[in-house]
Amino acid sequence: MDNLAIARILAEIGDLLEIRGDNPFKIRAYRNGADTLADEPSAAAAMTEAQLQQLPGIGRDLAKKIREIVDTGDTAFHRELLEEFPPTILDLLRLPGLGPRTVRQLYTELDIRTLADLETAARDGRLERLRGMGPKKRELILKAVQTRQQYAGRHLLPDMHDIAAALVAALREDLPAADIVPVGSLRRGCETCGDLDLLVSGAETTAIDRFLGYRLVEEVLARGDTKASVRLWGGIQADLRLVPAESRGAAMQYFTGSKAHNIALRDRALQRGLKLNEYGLFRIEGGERLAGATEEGIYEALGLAWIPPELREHRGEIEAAEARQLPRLIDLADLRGDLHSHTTATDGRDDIETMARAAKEAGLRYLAITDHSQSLTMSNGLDERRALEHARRIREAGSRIDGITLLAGIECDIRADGTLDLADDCLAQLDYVVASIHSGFAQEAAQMTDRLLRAIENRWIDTIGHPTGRKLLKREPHKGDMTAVVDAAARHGVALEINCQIDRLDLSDVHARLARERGVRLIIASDSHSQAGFGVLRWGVQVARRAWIGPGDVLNTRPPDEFLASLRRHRTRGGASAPSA
DNA sequence: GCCGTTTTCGGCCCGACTGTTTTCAGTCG
Repeated sequence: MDNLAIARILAEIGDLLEIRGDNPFKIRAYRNGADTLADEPSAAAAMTEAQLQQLPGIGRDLAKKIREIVDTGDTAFHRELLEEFPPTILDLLRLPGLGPRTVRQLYTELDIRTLADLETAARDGRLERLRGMGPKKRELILKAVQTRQQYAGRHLLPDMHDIAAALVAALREDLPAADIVPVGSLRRGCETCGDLDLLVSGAETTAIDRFLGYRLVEEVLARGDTKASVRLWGGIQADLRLVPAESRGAAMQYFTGSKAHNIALRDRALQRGLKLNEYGLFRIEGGERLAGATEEGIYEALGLAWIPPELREHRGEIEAAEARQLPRLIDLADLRGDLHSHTTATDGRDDIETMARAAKEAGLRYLAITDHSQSLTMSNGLDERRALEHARRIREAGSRIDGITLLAGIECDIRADGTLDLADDCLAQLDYVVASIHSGFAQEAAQMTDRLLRAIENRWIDTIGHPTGRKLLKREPHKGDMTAVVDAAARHGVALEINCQIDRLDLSDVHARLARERGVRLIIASDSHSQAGFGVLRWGVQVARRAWIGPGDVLNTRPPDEFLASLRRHRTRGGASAPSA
């Protein structure tokens, strides 16, 4: 049982307790526990109760319940709650505008258990007989049910970024004097975002009207003097907050979040007799205002270095900021090479030379061409003979083009049993090998782990590509034990890839941070299939920043010669040594 | 349910908006 599965049960207990109307702090305790587990890279299943209690927000009771869940698949407390409430009412809780109180009321007074029940009750007029329920609320609920599928879910970070950029540009045209910044999960660089938060300062309240008048606004959900919400074309909700210029920093801090980071920051303020809100930092006694115009001022007044938004997840950043030991995070400009790309030899759209020139244009000094191996028949994967012939052409093209070093590589398939798709003597003749899984994602954990470990043991592998195989919003990561994979990669000097494809971003921030902490070298690679494909590198850099990664942790920040020398195949034979400096 | 050199008991973040009210509860971020 993996951490995410355990976390889901704890979170569901939290939701059910909320519907029941239980102690809100108990509810938060379950949610904190769930968050902790979801963020924890080591397997909770392998921990003792004492070890579990070392994790933040997990005490004696939760540790006991987690052990029970690991050992039996569930906990008696969770089953007890499910007897009290049907699990389908949790679907109701996820509807916008419906909270725990209303859901409980719907269930106890009208026996509404499912979305279908709710829709029926809304249509036949029973809903309006409830206290606090009028025609507007009825319409809201009906609409929420109907648009559930259409607008379900979250959006990929790059999609959200583009939408935000267009909206900000339009607003800037209307409000030249105003300061407009995206905040929220977008500013923190989260891999997916639920909605779009914009902060405007130094503008009149007419800014709200400009926002509501944006050409892509499909529906106004709420409007006030300082806050408005709309649904944009395509179903994305956008929220705008208007604050006075002197509160800009406090508001940026507040609306950037994360919630956990903000709670910790407020707690820190309280310990110092201060109150932090979106308008500033104030003394509780007397109300004197200490900071608010800039984020730096807020953090400084709390005894902290300014914390980059990507780190604000309450994962140790406050302690690091206090000790003035925040890492220097990697930037896109630090990348000097790209190590994963495809050409027309397999499923790419452009030839070797076009890709090379585009990479150079993108500011890169080296590029590995890594087309697919034979198992990927639908992508016209290369067998040994074609792979070597392709390598010859890559080297020939490299000799013709100035200003960029081409590496003859391959993306070699890892077969179901962990063997590689091409013979060792073929891989040995290439400059760079990234090994990836493209099929058999549903394998059980043990088999998947063995498969990856076996691939890592092959001495001609330089890197594992998109290590968890996830597709954001589509496919869950495979069940393999990533801690074991990370440790094996560290042992054997194999690099792990942060694949920059926008629906992969694989490794995730959590796993990338684990890899870094265990001394694994990382590669940030585009996996581009066309000359336009190098633009995605910025998203992999974003993941790396969220993983506390600096330029020194990433192999392809090194100049070409140094990079090549650092590859496992060029280091001392015998493999299992620690990475050389 | 968690947590702790101000506490092992008594705290636990806080403000805006909506819809239904006639002073506020519920939801959201």
